[in-house]
Amino acid sequence: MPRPSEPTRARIVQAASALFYNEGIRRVSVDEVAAKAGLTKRTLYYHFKSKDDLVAAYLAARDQPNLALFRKWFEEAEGGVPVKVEAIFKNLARSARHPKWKGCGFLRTSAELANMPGHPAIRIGAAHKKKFEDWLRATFAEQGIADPLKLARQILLLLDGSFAVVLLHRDASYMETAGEAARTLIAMALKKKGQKRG
Amino acid sequence: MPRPSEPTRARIVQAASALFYNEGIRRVSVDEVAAKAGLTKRTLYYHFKSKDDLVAAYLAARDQPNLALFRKWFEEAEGGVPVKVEAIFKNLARSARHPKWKGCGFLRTSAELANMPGHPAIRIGAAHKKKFEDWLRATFAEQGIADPLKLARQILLLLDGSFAVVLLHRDASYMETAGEAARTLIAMALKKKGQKRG
DNA sequence: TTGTGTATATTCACTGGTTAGTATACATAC
DNA sequence: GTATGTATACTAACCAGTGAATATACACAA
Repeated sequence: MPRPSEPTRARIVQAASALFYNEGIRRVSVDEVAAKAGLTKRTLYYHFKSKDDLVAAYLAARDQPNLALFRKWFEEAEGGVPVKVEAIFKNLARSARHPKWKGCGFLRTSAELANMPGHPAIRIGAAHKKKFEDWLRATFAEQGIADPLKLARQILLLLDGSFAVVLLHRDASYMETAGEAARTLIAMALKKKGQKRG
Repeated sequence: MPRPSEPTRARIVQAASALFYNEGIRRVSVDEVAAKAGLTKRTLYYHFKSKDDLVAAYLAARDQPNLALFRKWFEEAEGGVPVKVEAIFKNLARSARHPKWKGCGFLRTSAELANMPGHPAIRIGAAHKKKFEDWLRATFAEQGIADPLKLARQILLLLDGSFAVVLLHRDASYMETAGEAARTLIAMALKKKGQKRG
């Protein structure tokens, strides 16, 4: 069952990814993506039925790698869960200091397409954040924290807040401030659990 | 010293405001703004030298009213500072449940124009958030909190995080979760101060 | 081995519509 | 009669998506 050639499709997504992330969705034309991928627009429209479809593919391709990176940062940090979560923020701050950094592609896309609530790209973004929230919730549940979902959401709020604020101010130190708040909230939830047991 | 007629200019900004907030900056054409304001594009270009100029005016017009609203929500809430700050989040959640709500205009604009770091609209957005941060910092300083700037930034991170997350998930309950986290962090900072004194 | 049919993959050239910004002229007020 | 303000009509570029033709690969029969 032969299907649309994978390497070509992947090259298109890669080109779209770089352009959409750096310039924004509506700023980038399909012609530009095709040119960057080294083929014609007509060929691109053979592999993707519309620009919206291409935008969705751009975010879908970022889903797993992004989550894997967060998990890696968490796992390779030494210490308890509060310190491990804070390590995610510290690593993110390091990334955000690179000049080409332009925030979170999922959030920026949802902000740009806010007038199209059912857009597939927004759904992919929402699913991505939900996966991260779920992973945090499971991690906190393992620690016996009383309301792991609430805590996971608070950490997510700090994380996405730091994406937004750092993009606006171009000051990555906000990410470290967010990490500190996250560590504090987690440590307090752990303490509370201890009090209930003892 | 006669200057460009104020009512006309204000009507243009009002039209631009509605369109840019609802549809996004790059999605809306100057023609649409002019039509909504009830005049021709050429007239609009008499009052604003470029579309970028118009975008900046759109955000500048939202600066003071937005800050005033937050202060009002803070002041009319009954209770201590933690509860008063949480009230801001609760009121915001109520706003966010309106179907026309589409997040924070400042953040969405900065996300859409992330490829133009020096854009005047982004500077206006950054200044707006800084003013809110300053107001929080002063409020916390009055309470004798040890590091009022850090706490102010953590609240700001939760606030802007909730703008981003609620826009993505269309679930305003995240704002109440953020408010709870804010209240917790402030209450803890107040307690810490008390411990140092006692 | 060679011919041939078929689905995959790619290109050129085009359409109909939109867009930011402008040249020019006309109106109105003081 | 000069500065302010408004409208008509235009440019030159851009943009999402398509029609029609073509090229490539591979299965299978002779």
